[in-house]
Amino acid sequence: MGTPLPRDPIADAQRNWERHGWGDVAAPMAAITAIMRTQQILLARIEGVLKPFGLTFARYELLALLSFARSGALPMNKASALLQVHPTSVTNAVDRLQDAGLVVRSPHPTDGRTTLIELTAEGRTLAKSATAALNAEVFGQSGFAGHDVDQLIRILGKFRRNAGDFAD
Amino acid sequence: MGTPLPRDPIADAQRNWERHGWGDVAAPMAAITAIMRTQQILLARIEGVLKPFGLTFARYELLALLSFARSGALPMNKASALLQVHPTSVTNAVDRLQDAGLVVRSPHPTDGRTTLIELTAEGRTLAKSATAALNAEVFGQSGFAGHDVDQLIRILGKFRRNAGDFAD
DNA sequence: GCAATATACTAGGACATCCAAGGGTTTGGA
DNA sequence: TCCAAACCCTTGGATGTCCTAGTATATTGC
Repeated sequence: MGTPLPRDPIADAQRNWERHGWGDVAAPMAAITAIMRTQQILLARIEGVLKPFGLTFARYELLALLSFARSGALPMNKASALLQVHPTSVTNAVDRLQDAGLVVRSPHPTDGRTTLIELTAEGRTLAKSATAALNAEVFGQSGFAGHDVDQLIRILGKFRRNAGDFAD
Repeated sequence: MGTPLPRDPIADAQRNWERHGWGDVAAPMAAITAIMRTQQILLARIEGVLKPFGLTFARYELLALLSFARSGALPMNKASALLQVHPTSVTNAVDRLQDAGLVVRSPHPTDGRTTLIELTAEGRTLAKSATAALNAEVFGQSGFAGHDVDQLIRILGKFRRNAGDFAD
């Protein structure tokens, strides 16, 4: 994890694939492996920025989502669907955010099954600060050229639609 | 996680960013979020294919790496560096692969600090089968157009080099 | 109106990742 | 030569994710 490798390990893997007669799938394999690794790098950067705020990426995402909801409150299942994570992951995140005083659970006015997650004043403030930090230190210095950003949004958007993420 | 959303949640987030006056970083934010989500989708597909083999992605990666080493053996720290994961993750993976009889630990002949991980015959066989399945069911049907695969390899390769993954 | 089905959240377990700390081994400078 | 620093792996703790129930509440159908 420390020092740079002398050569690109993913390019090496691609060569290994070709050498074993899997040349027809070597390129997609390399692209997919590169996505996995890139996600790892980006996640580490994001978590590094959020650490001083006492937030992880999962908790930040939930906080940010709530801060964009007009009422500052969302049902658990709605949050789970929008964040595209398992409901139990939302339960876990809410537990910890609630312990930190950033959100509160409240009963749904008409449906006794659902629980609303609501941002506290501190939660709203912290979300603002954390977003400003992420904008300045990660998104503003992403390391992607402007044109490449457009390509990524286009390619990955197409992929996500085909994967059934959204109808649009 | 189940039904497709009516609209792309990442495009919505990008609009939210622009609406709040962060238009200058909205696009990189969307690209990065898309990478996170794409990784999630791909990982789920991969784990689904590997499940019948009793493997997770982390264990498969280690198995595949060993199968490409001429001797079928690698030091732990070498594996950690090449897979770009924390040493404790390798310890964890080796523990489970060893329990499954797919690898064995052996002492390094000259360096008493180092432990070698060695593929067993079953490990080598399973690695071959699992790779064939991944090639057929994931890499061979990635959902990326040929030209987009090239773009991804180029863009993400540049990113990873800038991030200090390799010198090349 | 009541039972059957569907929905929403929570509890417990498995797995992976990281960090911090510890114990054994090797290396290199005093 | 010898001891401190560097290196390698493992253990223990925290977090996150998913899956499989399990409990409670709503909705639907007869």
